[in-house]
Amino acid sequence: MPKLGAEPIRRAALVKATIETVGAAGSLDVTVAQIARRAGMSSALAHHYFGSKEQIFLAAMRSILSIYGAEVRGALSTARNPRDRVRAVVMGSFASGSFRHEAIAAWLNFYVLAQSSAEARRLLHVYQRRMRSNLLYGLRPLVGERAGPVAEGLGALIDGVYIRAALVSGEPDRQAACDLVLAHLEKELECKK
Amino acid sequence: MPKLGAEPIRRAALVKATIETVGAAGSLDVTVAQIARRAGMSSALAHHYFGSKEQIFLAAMRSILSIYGAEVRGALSTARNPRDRVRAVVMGSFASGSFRHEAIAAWLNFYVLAQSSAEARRLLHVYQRRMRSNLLYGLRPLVGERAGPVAEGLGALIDGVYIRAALVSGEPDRQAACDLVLAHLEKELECKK
DNA sequence: GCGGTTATTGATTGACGAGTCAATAAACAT
DNA sequence: ATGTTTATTGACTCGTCAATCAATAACCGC
Repeated sequence: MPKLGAEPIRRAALVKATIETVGAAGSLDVTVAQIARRAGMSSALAHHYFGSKEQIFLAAMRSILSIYGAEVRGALSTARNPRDRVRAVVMGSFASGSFRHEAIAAWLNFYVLAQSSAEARRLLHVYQRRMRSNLLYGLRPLVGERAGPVAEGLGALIDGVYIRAALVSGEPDRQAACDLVLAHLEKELECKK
Repeated sequence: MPKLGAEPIRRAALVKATIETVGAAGSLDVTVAQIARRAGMSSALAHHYFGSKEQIFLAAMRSILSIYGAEVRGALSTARNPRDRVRAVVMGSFASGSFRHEAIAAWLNFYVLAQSSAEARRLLHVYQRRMRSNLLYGLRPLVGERAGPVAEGLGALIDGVYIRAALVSGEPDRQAACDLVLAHLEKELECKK
């Protein structure tokens, strides 16, 4: 029963199923057949639309990065001063679309994939550059030339909180994670020595 | 030409080769044959001594954790006050035996493995508990009841710096990494509000 | 209602890789 | 010397899985 215009729906279903499957397995060692089954189609169709397993993963990764980007942008849009801008980047990073067990597990795995896939590495760099520049933009007026190192520390801390969240079963504590990073930020701003 | 007493040498060679191979590939997706070849033996022998691929990985992980533990212990042994104790834990984490490209890549992969292997998860928890208690022991006299959250932050920051180091090719900057975390520590101690 | 496009899958191929095994050989014990 | 234990490997088995393909079916413009 082929309905026309299925391509975008199928692609989206596969991306979703990929994130779910990788999240559930906690590993990229999942088969195309598993993903396709969860998306309600045959593995042949998955190959038809994406060509290869790697492309399926990369599409999933792009989706995660795009959701993350949208969330940070959303948080940023309401910020009216530098301090709120930096806080927005942090809070956006722990928003409900990104800071979920599935997405975190996928994130961790894509970090690993970036070690061997040039394309994955490129995507990860895009995200890191964007986060860095978002942070710097807000930090510069607040801490001047110390903005670089401070952004570095914030970025590393956020990444660290993420992977630690990957290890807990069930949904991670958004509030606690966010507070921890925001507290660090406060310290950096207070002690402006 | 079998020389007797080969077992410990072979096991050690396999552990070393595993860390090298995983580090080079940036992935656990390496074959037992690759590891065995690098260790200068047949894959059959690797299976003979370890039984399964997973056991080879776990032995490698235990080796990494044990080196890490020894380094932290070594750093701690020269600390004479709480502040130096905390600094020792941090500096031990970035000592040359652990904070190397290969070991970092392996670490990241074992983090992933811990999502699906109960044994790997157990080992990781051992390390995390030890680090936590090391930090708490030094922090309690310095920041009192805030020791818990502060240890949390330091731990996450160290983990974050580690995975970020995984993405750079070549050897990571030990000094910069260590300084970044120590600076965070100073802030936590200074602003003791 | 016919050629072309899109959707879809079951079956198949082909490769690869973990783990087993039988066979060989050196060392050791007695 | 002879049997036992340890070391070692090449060859093999057996699954698994990515990727392909031929076949089927629905829709579309004409």
